Amino acid sequence: MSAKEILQNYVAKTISLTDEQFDYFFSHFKPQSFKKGQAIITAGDRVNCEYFVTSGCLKAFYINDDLKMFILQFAMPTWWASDFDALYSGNVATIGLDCITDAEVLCLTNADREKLCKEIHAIEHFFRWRTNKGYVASQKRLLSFMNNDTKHRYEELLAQYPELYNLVPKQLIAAYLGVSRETLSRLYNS
Amino acid sequence: MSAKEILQNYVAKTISLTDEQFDYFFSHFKPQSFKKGQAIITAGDRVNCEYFVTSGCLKAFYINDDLKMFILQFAMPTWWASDFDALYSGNVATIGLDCITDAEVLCLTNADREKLCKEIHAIEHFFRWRTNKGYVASQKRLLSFMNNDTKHRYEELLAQYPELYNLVPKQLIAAYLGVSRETLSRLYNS
DNA sequence: GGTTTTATGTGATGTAGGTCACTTTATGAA
DNA sequence: TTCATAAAGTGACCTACATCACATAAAACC
Repeated sequence: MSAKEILQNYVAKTISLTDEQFDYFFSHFKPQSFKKGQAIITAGDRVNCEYFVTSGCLKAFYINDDLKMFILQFAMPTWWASDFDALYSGNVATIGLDCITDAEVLCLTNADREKLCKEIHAIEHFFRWRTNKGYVASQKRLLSFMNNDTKHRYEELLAQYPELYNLVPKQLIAAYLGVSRETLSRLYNS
Repeated sequence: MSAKEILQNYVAKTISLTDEQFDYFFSHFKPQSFKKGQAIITAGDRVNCEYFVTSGCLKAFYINDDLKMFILQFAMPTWWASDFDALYSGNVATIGLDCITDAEVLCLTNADREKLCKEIHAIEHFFRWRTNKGYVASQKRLLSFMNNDTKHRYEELLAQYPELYNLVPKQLIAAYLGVSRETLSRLYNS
């Protein structure tokens, strides 16, 4: 399936666009390819775009003063990723976005998203629902963090994304769960 | 300031509506008053509304199998609260919403929100931005959870909402921070 | 005001997970 | 195939926080 078709299928789950409307919508996206390990957003950068993943796997992460990394999101195909705080507010990035594998994305600028939202009411609706879903998911993760122990959250993650198990280093899974790699290692070797 | 004015000021920060448009928008909100301790949403209920707080303070919370409470949000004036997952998906509530103090809210049904979003493009824009802000705030809280220790998060919370210190029992602050009340007590008595 | 809840403080003790140090195993590039 | 680098496993030890138990204080209610 082409990047265009992946996006079209994804959009069709929320709104109905004519082919002409979708073509117009799609014309604002810029396809980009990245190699494993490449950075898409680096902390300190200005952020102009959000990225729709069509293949591969990204990580959105924060690095604290002690150089410890925390992963906010693994972005798989049909996921959106960016430093949304920086993107919306115009501040420089505090979140990095890197490729865990070779990856292809569709890049949409903030200005184009706002233009599209203004021009086509259905597209504003689409982006509202996308963020709604993200918000609910984020709340759920927060709750899981407060409520569940590491083992539980680890199993939860793998149940939701079994492919991560072979795809990403265990270190990164630990950084997503918010524990040290040693703790995660001990968790499933006992 | 009346509830209507509070909402109008809040909306005006994101979009411009004519007085007629705002009156129409406002006509869909139902003012409700609650007493301290009253429940607005109880886990297991169907959820039809979201609530815009105009006075008082609410808590949105989850109670786990061990009857331990976790607070997702303290909702102060101009904050929106509900079980958004239940509201959007039609599932029954897993989140409760209670009044910490006497409170007044404006109640908007899911159906009316969607109707308003469809009828008036600017209103869809407004709700998109509201959720954007919520999403970014939720991500930040998640990061703070992973990155910072309890003391840091406690000071962060009080810096952001100093009024909480005298307004809500320390137990609830502990439930927001995700620690036991004993730990919180020891934290600021040393 | 007096009585019953509810909230808070504090000691003793247990435990999950962190950190450091080192070893072992993969992965990748020349 | 070999060497270099990154990832993963593991022991020893430490710390933040949980839990339980009980004491005290503050609200709330008749």
